[in-house]
Amino acid sequence: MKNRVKELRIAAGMTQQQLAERVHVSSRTIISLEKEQYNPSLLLAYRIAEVFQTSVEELYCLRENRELEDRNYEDLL
Amino acid sequence: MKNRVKELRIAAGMTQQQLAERVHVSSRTIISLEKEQYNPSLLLAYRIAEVFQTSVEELYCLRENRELEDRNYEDLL
DNA sequence: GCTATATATGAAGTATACTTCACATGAAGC
DNA sequence: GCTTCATGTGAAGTATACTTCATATATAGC
Repeated sequence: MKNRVKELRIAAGMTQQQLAERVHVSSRTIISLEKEQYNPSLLLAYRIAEVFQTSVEELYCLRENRELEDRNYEDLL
Repeated sequence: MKNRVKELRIAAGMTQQQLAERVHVSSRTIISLEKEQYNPSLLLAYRIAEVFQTSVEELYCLRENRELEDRNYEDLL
């Protein structure tokens, strides 16, 4: 699912490794999230949003993603 | 994880079944979320928040849950 | 008492979030 | 060319989100 993790991480001048440590996951997890290979858990999404002082909704473009969800709901759950 | 699903559902006069249909999951899933047996995916959390016109952060008390997370992080991921 | 509706649990299956380990690539500095 | 650092992938394992089916209990209307 579309997200702003990489964009915000770079803007903050952090490496994937640094972000991973900050939110207590492996760097592989951060890489996978940035490449949109899967979606984070609710808590992880919140931790990342917190690091960048934004909301889960903003970090994961939830309002913008809504129409896509409505079309392909089962694919995204 | 502490949440307001049941509280908001009842305030909205909906049954578990009705909420389940509204967000495209089984009623078993709604029951489990209300009983806090597991946490929803990011998308499901957002769909439910949308029904009640609130944010994921409010629905799941994320700011209030933060200290708990800091203590028992691994348990909650 | 019977039926219907809402809420709840057990069990077993599938999908996916997250892990570690091993390895590959590209860019930068020497 | 060698090293270092950041980024990326494959594979295989564990944990958990979500499913269906079967069943149970409580309440309300008849």
